[in-house]
Amino acid sequence: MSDDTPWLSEDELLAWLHLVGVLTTLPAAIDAQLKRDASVNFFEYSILSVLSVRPRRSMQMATLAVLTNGSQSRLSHAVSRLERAGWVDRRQCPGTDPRHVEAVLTDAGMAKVVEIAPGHVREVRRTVIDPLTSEDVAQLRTVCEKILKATGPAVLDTIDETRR
Amino acid sequence: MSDDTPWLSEDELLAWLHLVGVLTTLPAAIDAQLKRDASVNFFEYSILSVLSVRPRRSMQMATLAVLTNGSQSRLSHAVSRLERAGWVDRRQCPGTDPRHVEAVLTDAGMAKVVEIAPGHVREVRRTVIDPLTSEDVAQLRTVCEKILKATGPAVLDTIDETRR
DNA sequence: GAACGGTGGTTGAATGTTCAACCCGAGACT
DNA sequence: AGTCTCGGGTTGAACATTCAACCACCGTTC
Repeated sequence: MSDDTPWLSEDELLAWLHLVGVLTTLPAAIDAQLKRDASVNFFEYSILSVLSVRPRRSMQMATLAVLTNGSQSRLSHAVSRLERAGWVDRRQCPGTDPRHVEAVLTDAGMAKVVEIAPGHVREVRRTVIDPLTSEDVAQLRTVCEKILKATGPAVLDTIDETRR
Repeated sequence: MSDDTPWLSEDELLAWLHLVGVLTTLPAAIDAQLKRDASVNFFEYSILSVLSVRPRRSMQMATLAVLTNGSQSRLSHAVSRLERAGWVDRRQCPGTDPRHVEAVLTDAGMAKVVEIAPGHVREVRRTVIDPLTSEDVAQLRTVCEKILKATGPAVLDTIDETRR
């Protein structure tokens, strides 16, 4: 690999620095709201949220892992915590290999989601939607799409998969 | 607090999902490159990088903490690791309170930065600069600025502080 | 001078994530 | 049959971050 990589221009550097700022403060803000009001982090919330809109409120671990952008190990640990809290159960995937496991949202878990979703949406609005114009929102989406093509193309598939 | 918070529109949701994708995959990509090629994470790299462009290659802990978007505790732990690796030293801030401590980059630390910076820049280019047009880059900056005003206004000050 | 609050800084325990190893069971191939 | 590999899933240790407590020292106030 030849080392002809040029340093960033002034504009590029500025954009990068601002992006780094968002990368550090935005997840912190989202997590803080959830932790304060609901004692869960964003990853755990994602799990509950994804399960809540599923037909049987359940999903196989492996697919749930990619849907929430997490590793299997991370998911396994997180589900253990949610299980201990009584919000999800593990059960064997019906009609498949005995090794396939699915996580299923309990009634208490569903109630939890219903309870905390509005506060979360409010925080998302406050931090990213409200400060932006609708053109900004559209631009943000396309910019993120382009970045995702370089960092995690698989995420793009999962997004319009859930939207379908 | 009245619960009149509306759910996100289709466009807003799409933008948010894509942003979440970036929020999870981009730091992972940046960290992975640094970890693989240099055995440091992005936060540690930021410390080395900030120190390397300072007049005496040194900076007081408290100000270094805000410059790197981290808590004092996080910084203290990280500096301990970098110290153990021989890349930075702690020493008492000359000419001030005895409690003021400054971190100073060693020669080995400076050599390390020079060695690993190109690879890092290459990764930043690959993941965010190259996929975007120059208009995208400009737009990205302003969008991030608006978001930062809601999540961490202090970060905005520190950015144009370092650019001055 | 003694008590006070505030700031800079560190420490250790608790929490969450990563990493590598591991288990189990289903095919596939001999 | 037996062995092989592979994928889903879990586990525990290592690591990084957070959180709360703590120390040290300055400046103030009484």
